[in-house]
Amino acid sequence: MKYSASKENYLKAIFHLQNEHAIVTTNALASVLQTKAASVTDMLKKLKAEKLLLYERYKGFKLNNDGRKIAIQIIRKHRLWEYFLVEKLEFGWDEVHEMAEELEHLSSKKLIDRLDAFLGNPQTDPHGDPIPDSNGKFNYQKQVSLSDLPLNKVASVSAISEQTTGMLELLQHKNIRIGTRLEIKKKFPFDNSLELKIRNQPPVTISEQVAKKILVHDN
Amino acid sequence: MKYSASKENYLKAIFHLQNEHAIVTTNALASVLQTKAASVTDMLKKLKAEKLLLYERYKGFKLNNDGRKIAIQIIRKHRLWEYFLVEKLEFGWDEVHEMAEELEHLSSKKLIDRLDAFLGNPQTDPHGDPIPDSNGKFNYQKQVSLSDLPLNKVASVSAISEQTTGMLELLQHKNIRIGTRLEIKKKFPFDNSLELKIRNQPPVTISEQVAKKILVHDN
DNA sequence: AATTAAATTTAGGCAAACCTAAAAAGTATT
DNA sequence: AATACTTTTTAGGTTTGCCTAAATTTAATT
Ligand SMILES: [Mn+2]
Ligand SMILES: [Mn+2]
Ligand SMILES: [Mn+2]
Ligand SMILES: [Mn+2]
Repeated sequence: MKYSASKENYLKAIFHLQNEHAIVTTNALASVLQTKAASVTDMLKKLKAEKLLLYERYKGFKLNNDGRKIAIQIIRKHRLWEYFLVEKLEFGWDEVHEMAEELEHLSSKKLIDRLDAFLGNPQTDPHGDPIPDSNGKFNYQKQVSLSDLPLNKVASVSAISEQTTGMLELLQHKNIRIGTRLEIKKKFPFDNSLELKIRNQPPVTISEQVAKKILVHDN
Repeated sequence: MKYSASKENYLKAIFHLQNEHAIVTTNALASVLQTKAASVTDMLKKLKAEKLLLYERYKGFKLNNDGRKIAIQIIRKHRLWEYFLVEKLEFGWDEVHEMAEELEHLSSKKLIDRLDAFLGNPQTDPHGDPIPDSNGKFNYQKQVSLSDLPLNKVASVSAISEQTTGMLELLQHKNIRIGTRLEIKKKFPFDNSLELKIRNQPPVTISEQVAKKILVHDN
């Protein structure tokens, strides 16, 4: 089965929305897809007819198993291509989303599996989001905000929850990226700023605002 | 300017056709694009309206300068992606065309220029066809059939004019690929078979049929 | 419970890219 | 030059994915 880029975008958007609220609404979907509610209703009928979606008019909707499977494969493609763009073509993480939005619709399954191998089967994309394997399995790991990490406990950066160019610039300057292992050496109650230690580097200080946006897992 | 994948395919096909016959016909184009003449006429009107095509009804058509520029950029993308697929993802040259047919429609110019750099600015694709640079300049080199190469003259394989899986298999077995430097050591008039010498390898024999399909440039 | 407001769906249209069948133009043949 | 054949174009449809405006259903307020 091959689906249009438009349908794939709908499936992916529904998947993301229903991970937040078990039932998805027409307006919410229209808003993320930057389209109109009437267009969404049109597509919902088609997706239901293709048995990818559970949908009763006026009652909200969610993906069924088949729809979820397809959504996950698109997310896999999106994130692998983002990884490629950052790691191989040296783009910044703030530049890759739009390109991946196109690349995720390439139809060859073999291409994406080869790409995965070429990249060394990465587990997370440049934004720290997990990359599902070719069977659709995610490798979730519990994330904590850096501002909640206890003193002197080593953790590794798993994601940045605000992916703006400004944030990227700040983190690049302080040598913090996905995978960086660090620990908190001091907490200043006055402004909740933190002093961090990264292996082989002088200590760096970050503000509370920044610390809140850095997610880590402590393993 | 951003053009639909369909329009890009038309432009590219016209470009290739007009390199053979100065004027292109509706039926010829319909045939390479696997569509119907009526559909071609529809699109010709649109391309003319967008000032990419010189076209008078019933009189044939050809690309103008703008149309040619776009076609060349699509060919550049096609061939760079083919190179990527073969050199980095280890596909065979007989497997990559369909995938490149999709990849060539990605819209980011920056992506393709970064890809070009990542690949080391290759001059030819896996089929030996020249890759235009980002300004649209081709680096043509005169090609001769291996069956017309004189004895003991070193030449390098520049293209294979029959790109079937069978041919690929044969050439792989004999260690002949694009870029291979070789010379003819013996010609057997009986069946026009050739004995070739490749550096650091024992001599190999190929048939006339194969020799005719191997193109070389002698420099 | 009735009224009002918000969310959703339906009705009717439009553009892109196809199609088939019929008409028109150009080319060959007698 | 008239006729026949081939090529190309036009006419009229279809599907996909989108739109606006109007109707309908559901939810919130009085
Ligand atoms: Mn997309
Ligand atoms: Mn991402
Ligand atoms: Mn194509
Ligand atoms: Mn090629």
